[in-house]
Amino acid sequence: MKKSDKRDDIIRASLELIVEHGFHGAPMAMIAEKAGVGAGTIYRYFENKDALIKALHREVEEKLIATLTEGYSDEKPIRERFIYLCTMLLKYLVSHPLYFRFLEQYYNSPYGVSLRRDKILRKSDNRDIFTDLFEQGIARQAMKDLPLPVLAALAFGPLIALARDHTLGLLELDDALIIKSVEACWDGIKGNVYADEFK
Amino acid sequence: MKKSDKRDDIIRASLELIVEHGFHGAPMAMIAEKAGVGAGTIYRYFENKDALIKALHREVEEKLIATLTEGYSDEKPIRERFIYLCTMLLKYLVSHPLYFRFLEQYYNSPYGVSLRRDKILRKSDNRDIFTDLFEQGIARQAMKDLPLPVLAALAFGPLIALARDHTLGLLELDDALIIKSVEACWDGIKGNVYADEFK
DNA sequence: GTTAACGGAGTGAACATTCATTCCTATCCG
DNA sequence: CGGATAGGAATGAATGTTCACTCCGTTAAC
Repeated sequence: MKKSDKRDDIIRASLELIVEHGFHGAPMAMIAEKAGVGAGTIYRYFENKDALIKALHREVEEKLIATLTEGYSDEKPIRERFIYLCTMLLKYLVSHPLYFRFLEQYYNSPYGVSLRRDKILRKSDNRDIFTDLFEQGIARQAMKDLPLPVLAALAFGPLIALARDHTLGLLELDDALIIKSVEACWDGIKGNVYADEFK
Repeated sequence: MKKSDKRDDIIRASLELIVEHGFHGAPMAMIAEKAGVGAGTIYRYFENKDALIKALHREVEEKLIATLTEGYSDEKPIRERFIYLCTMLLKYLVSHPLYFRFLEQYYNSPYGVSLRRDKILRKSDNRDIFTDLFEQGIARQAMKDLPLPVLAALAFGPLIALARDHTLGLLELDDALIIKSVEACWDGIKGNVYADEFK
């Protein structure tokens, strides 16, 4: 029974309640009850509700990034890398619906909007995997020569929409369908060339 | 000066406040002040806050659908119809950022989720333009043979993401870029055939 | 025995909604 | 035409509720 035991319980309870009822349908008293702790105890681990939600976001996002990074190699051809990342991402979102629903809510709230604004400002210093991939893709003419946000929209837009449909039960996404969908995304992004196997 | 003058003021004030501060940063008192009416007046036009928000959503969605329907002809080839609808949609979202931001918030809230669930249930009786287009597209082999929700995700996912990037200032979407983006969407959806001009 | 962790009733602020009252306008009467 | 009056529209102070957060008595740890 580590010190962080209760902390985890609180994080977990927040996640479940926020996913089910939204930020506003998850009062601190309810979180405390679900976590099996007193209302005051939450404030031993988190300064306030805001800090709790931000901590939850950080944990969820870290796990996601770790999953994508693991097993990724930037030695492979552009297409293969793209398919790999997108497939991993979609599979992860589909198999972790709680995380996915939470991230959706978070990004579509005042938290997420200010976070986006931050990202614009420190644009240059966060070199993430996808930025590199898109820039290389354009340089090698494997991808269309469009602004990075457009390529990102073409890649992630469909994946997010698919994950949403799946978690809401509108669509049964199995492995075969995931692959077909990701390949369709690639068709939208790839440049107009005869062969792209060695790009 | 019609009877609905104040009603419009209230709707407008709600829209602006909700877009700027979210559902929860828009208390009735603030809406009343912005609309230039007394707090109680709102309740002469709307039963409660919930009804107000639903009415706002209905108005916004009606305008959007009217825009898309206007000038659309289901006589034209599949590709042309697809490009037309997507271009109109994206242009509309870009030029009406308040409506767009509101719809985003609405769909990512408890309102939107229950609305989606409703849509699943009465699946069969809402024959909208896009459903018809996708079904014809598959039948004529102009589009990939994928489940309708997947085609919808491939088409709308990127458009929504682009509109969001634009309203947040991450990207300047001019007419040329809109067309390129919509054509890239089409590349993701179209079937693998030599010529699709006459489908 | 001392210190840190915990619990949950209590507190005050914020909020949606109500309702007694005022305001406005149109109709009618002299 | 001027003034009275009715009745719907509008108002905003008051109300009751919900909620994040605090405080202090109790419990567990060592």
